[in-house]
Amino acid sequence: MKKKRRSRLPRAQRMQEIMQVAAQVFRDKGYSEALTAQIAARAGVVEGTIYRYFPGKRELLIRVVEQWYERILADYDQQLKRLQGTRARLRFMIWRHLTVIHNDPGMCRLIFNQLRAWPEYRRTTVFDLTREYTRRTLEILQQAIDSGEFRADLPLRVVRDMIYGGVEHHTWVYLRGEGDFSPDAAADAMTEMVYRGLAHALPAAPAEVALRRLEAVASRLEHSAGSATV
Amino acid sequence: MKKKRRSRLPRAQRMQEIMQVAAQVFRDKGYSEALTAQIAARAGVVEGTIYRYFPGKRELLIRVVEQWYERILADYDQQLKRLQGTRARLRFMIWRHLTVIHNDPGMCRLIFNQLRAWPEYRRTTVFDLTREYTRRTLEILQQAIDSGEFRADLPLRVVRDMIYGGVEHHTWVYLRGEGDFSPDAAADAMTEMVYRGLAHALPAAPAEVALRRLEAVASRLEHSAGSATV
DNA sequence: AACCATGATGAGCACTACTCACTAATGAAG
DNA sequence: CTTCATTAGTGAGTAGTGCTCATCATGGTT
Repeated sequence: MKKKRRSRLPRAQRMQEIMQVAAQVFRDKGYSEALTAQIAARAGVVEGTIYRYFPGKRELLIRVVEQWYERILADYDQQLKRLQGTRARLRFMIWRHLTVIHNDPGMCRLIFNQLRAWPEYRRTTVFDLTREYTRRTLEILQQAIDSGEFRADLPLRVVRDMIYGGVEHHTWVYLRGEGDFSPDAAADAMTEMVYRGLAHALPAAPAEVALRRLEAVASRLEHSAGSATV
Repeated sequence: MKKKRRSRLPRAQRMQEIMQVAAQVFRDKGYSEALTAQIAARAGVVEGTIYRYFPGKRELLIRVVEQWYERILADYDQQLKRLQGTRARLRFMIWRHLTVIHNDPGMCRLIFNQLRAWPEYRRTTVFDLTREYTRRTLEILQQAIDSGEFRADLPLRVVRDMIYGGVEHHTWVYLRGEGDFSPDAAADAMTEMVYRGLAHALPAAPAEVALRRLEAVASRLEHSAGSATV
């Protein structure tokens, strides 16, 4: 005698429950192996119910990823603001990305393999937020150039691509569940690589370069003094 | 009265025809949008015929990509052997990868988004060949280290990841059909970046040492100021 | 207690990869 | 040339999956 309990939840709550279950099923099975029937079953509803809240399976994944991503990036800015100096800030951006992947490979796999390949990707907040944060990396590099710490003869876009692409490439084996990696070690190496690639070359130290760097030092000292008094 | 002409081709030839058609349909539509029915229709056979030659749609894509990839890499070695010097050889590896993507974005999208995410990927010759050629890049780097041209204090794997990951990241917008890129310009920038990142630093001039110490002083002040305010 | 907006249902549809019993083209043997 | 075995090719049909929609019933409101 299987009497179905039909609990009637408020819209937002039911939506949340479905998304939470969906997130886990997507993580475990991957997008195409995750069945709407299974998501529905685990959420304690019938398949049709899902479609009352989401236009389709794709949109469901998008919403799930968006929510996850927003949470991930919540305290990003505060942590970054606390850090001083190009090297520390750069390393943080790299290390953070590596760590996110290390902590939730299932979700990252969904983003890398599915979401990013879809045409809807561009109108996703994941797209916007990603742009925002890669732009932040570009800013760090640009500031280092402005202060004379970095040379300006390499296109920063390419440097950014080597950073983010390098991170992903480095984590692939792990993402396929066939190995591990150290976010710390990788972050150190990549930061060092970028730093050396962009720092001013040593051989010729013309007066102009020396002056620029002296000015940068002076500016930093002024800044330090200012923040110290405040 | 449409009497179907049933031409009976030798196994190898029919297989080739199907693969050729499949390659184009996959390129145009992407994996999941490409229908076996459409591939069959364009190849002038019936759907069931495809399954006489391939175990399934996935395996069909795998075979298609394998054949394409083998052709792509055919003259790789000869071109590389002709080049002398770390910089030229390194640039060639990068430039070549960029150019392959630029020339056949549809096929590369299939590899990046589909094939590489499947569990079968490891038993693919695409996997083996890719390993082989990224290993070749590592060899170039290692040789430069052995000859004293490069320093040995960075993990080469990470450098390789920044190269190949950087290439892919750089070509994304293009792969989504929303822009273009220059293989030459990107190859130049990336080569330069790697070169600077790994080349030995020249002995520092006295002025340089003085600047370094000034910068260190600034850094210390910043730190004490920062910890004071916090 | 009556009402009704709306959360939830579940049978069924459309589509697609894949199967299999069967058909006939081809080339060799008699 | 005829016969026959081999096997390329067929196409109707199946299973599984995302998705729809007419209908039910629940829980807050009046």
